[in-house]
Amino acid sequence: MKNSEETKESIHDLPKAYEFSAVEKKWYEYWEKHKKFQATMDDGKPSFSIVIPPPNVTGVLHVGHALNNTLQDVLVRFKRMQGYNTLWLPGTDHAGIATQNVVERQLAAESINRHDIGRKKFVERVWQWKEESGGQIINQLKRLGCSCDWDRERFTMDEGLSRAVREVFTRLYNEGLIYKGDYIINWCPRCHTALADLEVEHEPTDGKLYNIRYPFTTGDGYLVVATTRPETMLGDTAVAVHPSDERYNNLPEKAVVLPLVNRTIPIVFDAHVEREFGTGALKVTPAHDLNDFEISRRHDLPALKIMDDSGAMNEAAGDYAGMDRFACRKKVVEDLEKLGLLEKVEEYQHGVGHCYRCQTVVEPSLSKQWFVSVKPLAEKAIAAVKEGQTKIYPKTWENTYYDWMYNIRDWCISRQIWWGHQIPAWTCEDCGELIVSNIDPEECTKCAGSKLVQETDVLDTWFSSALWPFSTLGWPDKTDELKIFYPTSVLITSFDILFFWVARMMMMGLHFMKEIPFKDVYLHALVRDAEGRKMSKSKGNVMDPLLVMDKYGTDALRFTMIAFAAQGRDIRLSEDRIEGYRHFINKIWNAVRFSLLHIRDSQPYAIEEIEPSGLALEHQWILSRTNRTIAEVHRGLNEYRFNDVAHALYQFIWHEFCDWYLEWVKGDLYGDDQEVKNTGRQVLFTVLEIIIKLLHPITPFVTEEVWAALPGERSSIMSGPFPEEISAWDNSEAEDASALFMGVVTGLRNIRSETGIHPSAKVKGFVICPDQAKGAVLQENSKAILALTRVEELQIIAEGDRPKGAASYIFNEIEIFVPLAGLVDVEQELAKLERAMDKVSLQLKKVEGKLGNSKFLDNAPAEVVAGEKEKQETMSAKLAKIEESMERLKHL
RNA sequence: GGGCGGGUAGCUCAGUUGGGAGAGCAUCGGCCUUACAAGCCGGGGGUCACAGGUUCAAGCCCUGUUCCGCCCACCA
Repeated sequence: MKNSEETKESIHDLPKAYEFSAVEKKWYEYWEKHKKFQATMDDGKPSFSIVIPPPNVTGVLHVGHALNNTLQDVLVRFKRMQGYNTLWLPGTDHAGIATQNVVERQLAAESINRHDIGRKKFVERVWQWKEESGGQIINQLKRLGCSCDWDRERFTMDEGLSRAVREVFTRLYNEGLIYKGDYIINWCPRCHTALADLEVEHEPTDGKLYNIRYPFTTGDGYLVVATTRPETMLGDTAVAVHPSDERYNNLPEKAVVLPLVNRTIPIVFDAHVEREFGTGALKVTPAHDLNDFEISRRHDLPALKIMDDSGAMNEAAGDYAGMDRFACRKKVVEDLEKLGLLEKVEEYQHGVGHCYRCQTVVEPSLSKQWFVSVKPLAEKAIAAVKEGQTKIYPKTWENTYYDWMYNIRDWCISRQIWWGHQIPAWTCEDCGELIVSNIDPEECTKCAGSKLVQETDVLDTWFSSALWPFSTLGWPDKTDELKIFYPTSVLITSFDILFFWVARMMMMGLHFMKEIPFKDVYLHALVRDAEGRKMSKSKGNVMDPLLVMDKYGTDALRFTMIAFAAQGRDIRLSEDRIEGYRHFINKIWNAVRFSLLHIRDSQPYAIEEIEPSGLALEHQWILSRTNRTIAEVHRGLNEYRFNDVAHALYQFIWHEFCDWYLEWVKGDLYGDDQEVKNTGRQVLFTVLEIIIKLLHPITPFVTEEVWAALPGERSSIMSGPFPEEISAWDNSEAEDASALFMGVVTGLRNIRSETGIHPSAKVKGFVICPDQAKGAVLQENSKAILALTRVEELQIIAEGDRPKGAASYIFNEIEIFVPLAGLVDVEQELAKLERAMDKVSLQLKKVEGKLGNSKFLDNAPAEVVAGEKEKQETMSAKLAKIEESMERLKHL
């Protein structure tokens, strides 16, 4: 952007504290207006693409979204600045059941239900709701700073995606990979729909195990079966025992009478029965239990459905018809007891399936549904990860992925709701032919009849999500978008939808694109509350990211998220952590404010102009540290080690750049030497620009704001380039010399602090440094030492008499003194030295132990041995100095 | 029943091929030193869950124990 004079004027009076609110609004509007997020169709540049995990259209931004999208935005901004043709494709998911529930609640408020208005009107209502109130999360993502290409926003029910869904359905059907069949599925009596296995949550529940007597037809004797759901006995069509169970070798007869309904049912022998459980006799209810259903198929048993879609008993339940399933359970137990057929009731804890959308207890139920045979698709999805075409981070999730893929079962994709992609299958009323087609057929393909009735079921929402990486890029057309951006670079999502979404995208992508949908998958952790509990509305422990952004600013929230995003570990988030990082944002702000005082009249410098070799130590040091930070940021981002990036930046900016460099360089900037001053400005300016750029992906708002405040014509920081490593800046010698310098400064400060010398009191420093070269370094930087310690005068000698009556500090072989004119507290000094001595002698003992061990000398690598020897020397020197000091003190 | 992750400072957590235990916050002491009190300077604080083993050397590798959390699974 053009840096107008007006902007510059305001910079001169930057407020003391960073005021994020107006800044965030201003810059987001600017970015959007200038299309800074737009991907181009330029395939000459390397591309980088991410498809957003589409939030539910009913969704409201929660901290999980905040984490997920911050991670994506960091990578996207990083790659964009690096010059990639970057696409972050946004959108929302129609979220079948969830959205339907929302609108049904609306209707309920008007005392009507969806059946009152019919399917067509209902779906219209949902669309209307979507247009009016849906997708508010999109604006919330914008608040978060997400740099999505909003012109490409998609919705899983929009025209293009619906076309992709039909195409996929039709092709899979024609390939024999989609079929319709009678099978036990999970039925939610509240949502009135089938659910996939994955959509059922098993929760340990305290229940009862009822032992029920099933009399033999003769009336003489009985079998005892155990069940947790006695009401299902009304649908029993057999009792099963294990074929080699000796207890049942010599049964008087092969049938029993089902109590209450007095139906004679056979006893069958099936190896599935667990002999150790209960009495080893299993009641078989084919229509309401998966295992029983399978047994029934093996023994050709009939299936009897005894419940309706709402979980109430149907006519087949005889006298119990019309009762709710749980009321029926009670009644059945009572009646059995009256008949003396209830042998015993035990407390029993077992897993009970609940609907993942409404928590209603799910009923296994025999039903005609549509399924995908996923096994053949899974094979390719397994191979792609095995071969490393797609890499999963953290790697430990690969096992979970394989495990699920290997044991995958057919996917029930039909849902008996109204909101979603209606299954593109029609039945001819004339001849009964089933027609599956990607376009609405006009007549029967078999009899040319025109009375075609479409399936009423819709598809599982995850069916359309599974196509997301290619449907959003224009598939089934052969688009340039697909050519440029598919496969996408990385998928960033939470581990809890690894099966729901990631696995299915892998299968669909490989099947239809013949190529993986993404090269990397980064699975991040869950955000929990400060006590480690999952955040949920019912617990009342949810943190609203929007309120957090209002209070602390978006950048603070983002930085916090990144700082805690360690691989493979959940994040415990609390407000004070975010507050802590707000301080960091403010620190950046003030570092820039200070720098601007000195560089605002300067011309910008090209980084290449910096030639470190002739520069003063502070510059060589900060350039070296800067370069190491650049390297660390690159490494962290490329390896998805986000927390490393945040910590490297935090450490470097606060403790190296601000605490040391800015204080150190003040001597140059406030001095009279014009050349020194200019060099100081140049290096300061250069490093500052790099810091702001390195931070930009994580904290986009504050960085754009201060970037614009820097002198010179400059476009948005988003345009990059991102800092690349400059190895010529690496300088271990300068880092060593700085460590020496800092050690002496710390020593002098320590003395002042420990002896209670007031900061403004004038004192002299005295340093004995036996090593000539080190002494020279200290001498060269003595002015800075004075400035940083507020010591008035500093004497550095190689050898000589120690001052009498001085407080001391020993830093390796260097002795530091502050003469106290007889005011030295001998006791206190001795105590301090003793503490130091304890520490050093302990370390020395360890080192000497190693060096005295011939096995260590023989086996350890030479550089390790050399390192230990060097340590030994420094430590013994230090120890000797400490002992001497103590002696002197005692004789004072 | 399988599988995975975790136990490191008061709290929350880093610690990437084994080689002198770290950060943030909190705490204690001193400072309004002209970028920042949302700040500066200094200090204290850990048998790295427990027990064995491998190794010259273990927070890190191996075995076992224990506690916590999560995921998967068709013993009713």
